[in-house]
Amino acid sequence: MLSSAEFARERYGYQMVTIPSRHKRATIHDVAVEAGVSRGTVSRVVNDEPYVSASARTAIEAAIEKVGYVPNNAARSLVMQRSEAVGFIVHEPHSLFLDDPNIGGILLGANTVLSHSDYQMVSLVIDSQRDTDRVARYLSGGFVDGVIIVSARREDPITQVIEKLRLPAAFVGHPPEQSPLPFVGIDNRASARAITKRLMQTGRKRIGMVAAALDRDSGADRLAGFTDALGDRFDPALVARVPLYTFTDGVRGMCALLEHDPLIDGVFAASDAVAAGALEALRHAGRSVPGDVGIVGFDDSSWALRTQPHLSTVHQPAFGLGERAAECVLGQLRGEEQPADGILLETPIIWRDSA
Amino acid sequence: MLSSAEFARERYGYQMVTIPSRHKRATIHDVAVEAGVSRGTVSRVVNDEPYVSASARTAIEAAIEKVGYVPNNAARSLVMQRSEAVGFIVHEPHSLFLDDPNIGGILLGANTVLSHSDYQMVSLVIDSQRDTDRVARYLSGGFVDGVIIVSARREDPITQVIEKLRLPAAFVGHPPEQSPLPFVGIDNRASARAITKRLMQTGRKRIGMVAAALDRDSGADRLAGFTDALGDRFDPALVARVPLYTFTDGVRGMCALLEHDPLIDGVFAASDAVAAGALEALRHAGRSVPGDVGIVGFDDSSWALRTQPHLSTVHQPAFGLGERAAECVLGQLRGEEQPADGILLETPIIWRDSA
DNA sequence: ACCTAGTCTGTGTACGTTCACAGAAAACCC
DNA sequence: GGGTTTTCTGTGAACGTACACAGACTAGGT
Repeated sequence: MLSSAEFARERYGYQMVTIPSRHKRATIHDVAVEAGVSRGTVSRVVNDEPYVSASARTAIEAAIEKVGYVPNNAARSLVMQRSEAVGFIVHEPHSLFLDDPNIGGILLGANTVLSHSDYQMVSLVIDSQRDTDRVARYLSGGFVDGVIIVSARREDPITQVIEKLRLPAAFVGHPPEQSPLPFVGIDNRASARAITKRLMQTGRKRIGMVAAALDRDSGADRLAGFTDALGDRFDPALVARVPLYTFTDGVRGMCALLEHDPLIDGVFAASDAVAAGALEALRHAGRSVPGDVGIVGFDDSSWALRTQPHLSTVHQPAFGLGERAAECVLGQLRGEEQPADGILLETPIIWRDSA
Repeated sequence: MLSSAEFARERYGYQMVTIPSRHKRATIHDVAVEAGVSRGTVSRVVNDEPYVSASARTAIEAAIEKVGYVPNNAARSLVMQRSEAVGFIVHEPHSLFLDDPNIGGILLGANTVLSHSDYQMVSLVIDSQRDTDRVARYLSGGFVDGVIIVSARREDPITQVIEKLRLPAAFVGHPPEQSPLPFVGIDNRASARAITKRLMQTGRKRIGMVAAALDRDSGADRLAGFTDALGDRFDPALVARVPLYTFTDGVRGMCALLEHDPLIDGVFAASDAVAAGALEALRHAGRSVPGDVGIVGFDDSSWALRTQPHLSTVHQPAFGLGERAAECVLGQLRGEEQPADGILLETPIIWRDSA
């Protein structure tokens, strides 16, 4: 079959120009002419303002329908100095982005709130230095009125751009240190302490932890909470440190713990994915769960119900975090005062079968 | 600790105005004045055009640095009639969005290609009628130069808007029928046929399928491929139909199959999540895999390595689909001719332990 | 008939850029 | 030195909208 360009050459003997003929869009002026009124009146109808006669209104509405008019956002945001859009910045390498059980929920929560206020969410994934520059330009360019940031890095150039522009923002998780920007998060330390205590109540004697992502606040706080809970009974040798919140690192961490102390009977895994990996390692080593070893996770993600047995874990309110972050940004946009010290959401402990 | 508003009241005795003082941004004109040249020359430097003297260039660069100038994208896209952004539309209910193993990969693939060409990706999640209207307005408003659409619906108003605006677009999966728009996808039918044949080669006698999402092309095609492969041996009674590509529906579908024919020894599950559910049901029924029953999935998602045993499955090149879709849109933006009949990507069969 | 208040409409300007054009200055060639 | 080309710079117009302002028309009261 011929492509349309080839067809045109065969049939009409000329080279078809393939520049996409971007439909020339109707402007407010076209509507005005069609309806026999002025730009101002059309503008009033479009923006639902008073002081328009019934006859003009109907004529304009008909004209809008006829010429297929849609307001040009670029022009509007140029003159209004705002874009009705909020950026959602995810600063994760691609592999983590796919695995992270929370980002999707946060994104949807934020999107729900924003779209309810007729704001558009623009999501920006940063994976390289090049991305950082591009996103920084994008933010500076006035395409968004505010920003929600997931998992910011320390000394993040993006954060600096935001502060410089005084762009309304909200962090999910902890903001970079000394940043005056508001955040929404959970108390990782208290949550880790609570679930570790609950695990201790099941009568376990030798409790260890697979600690992950210690270079982040969340990872470090979960380890701190674990340490808090054990108090005198804390044994640094029973902590396996792995770099990421992943299944594979869970397997590795659990293997290390078993090797160091085969009698271990309780494990706090830094995330559900880590816990799932730990379960795999235990199954391999022939230990039963929760019979021989009790294990608890963190996140209450989709992992928790996919494992056998189902995981006891800390519920992380991802959707709620997204909602609150969006509300925080919208509040700033409306000029409301925001709590400077951040918002912490509840993290109920979900007790299932793994401990 | 006092909030900044309270601090101001205490310290200076007045009520602080909390309207966020959006930093007045420097314009091209400010730079021109600072550097002692005209707007035009500054514009030439910013856009890297020739015919600028060395002295003017250095003066302007210093001025840009000094006043902190960043071009205003709204003004730029107004005059240039383009935004350097491409929309990524996901038309799924929230619950599916979180579970779908492919969307994340498609998104990252598209983002990689787009950002490499200095395009911005704007992702738009549609979950309700209200969202549809908002996104339609957004597209019409000229905020994006092109669109990538994942899982469009038939008679989709979004699709109609795109055709009306002649917006360069690419579908991932099948576009709505009779749509002239290009698409990138896989051959679900051929892939299903291939893996079913492979399953038959393992010597299974009674092969069934847990078919899901038959209201979509992908679901219907996978069932058709299964039917193709079995030929005369196809038994309609050995097909369990479930609504969604989910773990839970996999459990249900497998239970139905077992109830209908306890001697079943081979199963093609419409997706890996469905296969994982089927494994759960089989474990519950006391059947071993692959001993008693061989089972294969579809997608090669993260599920495939989380199950015990690991799944034999069809690899779906999610990242590649996203890349190709983005290339297709960028090609149209450059005015290149695109293949009208769509692009199908390879789907290698990954043979592991479940069959 | 006059004034006033309320309702409605059109016009000019601004938003911050790019681009075409015109002109100035420099460089080059006979 | 005069012409031609090349390099460089400034200016005015446009992009499509919102908003302030001025003016016209209507209605109601004296």
